[in-house]
Amino acid sequence: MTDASRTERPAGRRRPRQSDIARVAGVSQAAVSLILRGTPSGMALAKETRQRVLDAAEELGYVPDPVATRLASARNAMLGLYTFSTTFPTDVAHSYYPILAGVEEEAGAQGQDLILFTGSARAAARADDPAAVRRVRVADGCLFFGRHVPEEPIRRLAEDGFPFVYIGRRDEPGIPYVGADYVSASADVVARLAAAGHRELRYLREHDQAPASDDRQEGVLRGARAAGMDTAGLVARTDGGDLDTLLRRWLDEGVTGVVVEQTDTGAALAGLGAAVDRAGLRCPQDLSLAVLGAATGTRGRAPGGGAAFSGFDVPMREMGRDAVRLLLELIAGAPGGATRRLLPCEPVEGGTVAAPRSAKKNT
Amino acid sequence: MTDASRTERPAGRRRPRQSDIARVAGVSQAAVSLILRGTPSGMALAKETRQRVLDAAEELGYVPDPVATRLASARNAMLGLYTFSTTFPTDVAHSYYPILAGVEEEAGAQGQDLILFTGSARAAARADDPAAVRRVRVADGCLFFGRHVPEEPIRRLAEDGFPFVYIGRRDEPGIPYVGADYVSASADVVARLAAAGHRELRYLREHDQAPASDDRQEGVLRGARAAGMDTAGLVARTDGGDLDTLLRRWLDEGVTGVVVEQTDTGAALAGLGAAVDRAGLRCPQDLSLAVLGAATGTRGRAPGGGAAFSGFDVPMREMGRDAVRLLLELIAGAPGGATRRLLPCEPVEGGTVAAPRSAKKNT
DNA sequence: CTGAAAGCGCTTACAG
DNA sequence: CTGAAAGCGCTTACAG
Repeated sequence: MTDASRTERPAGRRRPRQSDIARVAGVSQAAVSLILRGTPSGMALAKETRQRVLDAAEELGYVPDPVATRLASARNAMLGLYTFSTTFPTDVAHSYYPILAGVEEEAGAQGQDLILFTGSARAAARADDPAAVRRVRVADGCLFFGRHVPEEPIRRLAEDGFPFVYIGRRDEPGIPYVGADYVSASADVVARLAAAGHRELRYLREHDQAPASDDRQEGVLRGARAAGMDTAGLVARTDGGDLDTLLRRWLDEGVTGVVVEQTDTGAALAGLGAAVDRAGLRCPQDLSLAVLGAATGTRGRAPGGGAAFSGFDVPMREMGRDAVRLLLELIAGAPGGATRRLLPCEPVEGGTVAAPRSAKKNT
Repeated sequence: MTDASRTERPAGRRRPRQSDIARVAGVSQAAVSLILRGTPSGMALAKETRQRVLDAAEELGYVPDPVATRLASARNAMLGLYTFSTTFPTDVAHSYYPILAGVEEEAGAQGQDLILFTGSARAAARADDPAAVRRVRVADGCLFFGRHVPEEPIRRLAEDGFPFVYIGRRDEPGIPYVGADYVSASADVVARLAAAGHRELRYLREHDQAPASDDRQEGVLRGARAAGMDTAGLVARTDGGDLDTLLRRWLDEGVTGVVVEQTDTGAALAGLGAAVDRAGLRCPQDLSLAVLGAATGTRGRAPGGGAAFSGFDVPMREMGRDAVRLLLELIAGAPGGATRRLLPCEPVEGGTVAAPRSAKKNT
């Protein structure tokens, strides 16, 4: 490739590189590399020479090429963030925004730039295309997240020893992650409903499978058993038919409280909320409603009222921050603590849980 | 660096590369590249040879190294996004989120990855440090945004012919941008207030200077003049003293409608809203209120009621998308259209503007 | 203490 | 139609 063919740059001036600095400073290109990187050998050079190189670099506005840096097998101080869902959903309310915020914050604090791998190059739907995932290699390491994550392309990265961290718990053994302790938090929500006097509850979860949903369900079951409730028929999925019908049946069965999971799509909560509205019910007067996992700042309002949902918050921002820290430890080759971490969720009092009608007298 | 030191690969087997395929297939490494990339020259090779290479690649499980690929091509398919404000404010409501969303969306659609330059590496406060800005050169081009933008470091980039685009209108000649047409949109808001019967209006703007604020003010003045209103004393700034006092004075002066600008900080609107609340006023019954530039999805609720603000929406998402398109054209060296673009703002009916009390009879 | 050389894994003009 | 060579911009052993 001739130099001319590369110069498609509008104004024509190409980026300065080490050899340019070398020419100006009158040293070899390799010396420039040594000096700029501040290596021991670089520092050992004559002070006067070093200064000349440093000055030239400054004057030319030199910035190292991260791709070349990485190919030559060093670090480039870039962390990747790869999402298997829409990174920026149109509906702000149900986004991963807080996670991004946390990742960005910590990356900045650690002097790392962030590369957003925005799904697949051509089709967002093919974000799990192995070739698409491979792109993350330009970074020193990568963060992954999304409700559903393809295992194959990630396994390859793992085999190759490429450092990465999941945001969200994973089942696959050995894979580093920073997740939320949904089990404990969900059990706690049920315990609070039981303490308020509820004996007949139902749990509505999304119809698809994901670690985050499985954990919530386990927590709900655990909480119900701890409260001495019957767990048969406790769990329902959004695909269990018409939600209006379901809700009516529950009321007929004497249900006084419903627990629903809030995920990235928010489908379960939105569907149930609409059904509650259509039934003309108010929360918590007619029905107590608890939500598992709304994120701070993105929580919606309860149907038939303006109260904040009762439940717990997912520490998304903190998950993002901690994932960056863990990734950096992995890149450095020295994980300081556990490589699989579960962060506690903050209970939220909210205003959609109260004592059931029939139990209003006490508790 | 010895090969051994590179082999941190757990399983030990290093990734196959083109030269491995070449050896197996009995061709040159360059031929492998040609064939695998499916270039014209590659396709022109003997069918039999091509198949041998393809088979070998398949058998070895070859996947191209994206780092090397990018280094060898002129472009690295990375776009920068540099913010001179907090990229991810904690308060989601007043964030640039929709712009980010648009940028991410279009970048993904165009097969570009996004590098988030999170202010300065060490101190967010020094985001306007020239050295910090220089880092953007690692990308093929860069998007800039923020209410206040330092001119010096950018000028330097322009001199060097580095492709970049501002999100938001700029005064500096020649600088490419994608902004919003605040002038027209603001004039239109005043026109609507006038059409509703308002004759005595006030405009409250932020105290600091920025193109976005200047444009709104110009639009307001233009709209007022078009409606035959007196523009003396029309404009007030948030630093014009206590807002409660200001509001009381306005009411004494017979003001029936207030226009306020909504910027990233949201200070003017928040302050005025609070003052209106404290004065016990309801919108639009006691006072009409129009907001210049709330972004879709991040708009707040009017004081003394739950109505959405009347005014206009800033097409943030579309600005983000269009800025990416323009940047890509600049990088390719062939801007298809204007390099300075103003996008129209969508009028928002809202519920905070009504006929003034004294004019309730008609209009 | 300093410099020249090889190499990272690709792409692409260019010569047979 | 095919192959060998140079180059992308760095890092890092290695030889003077």
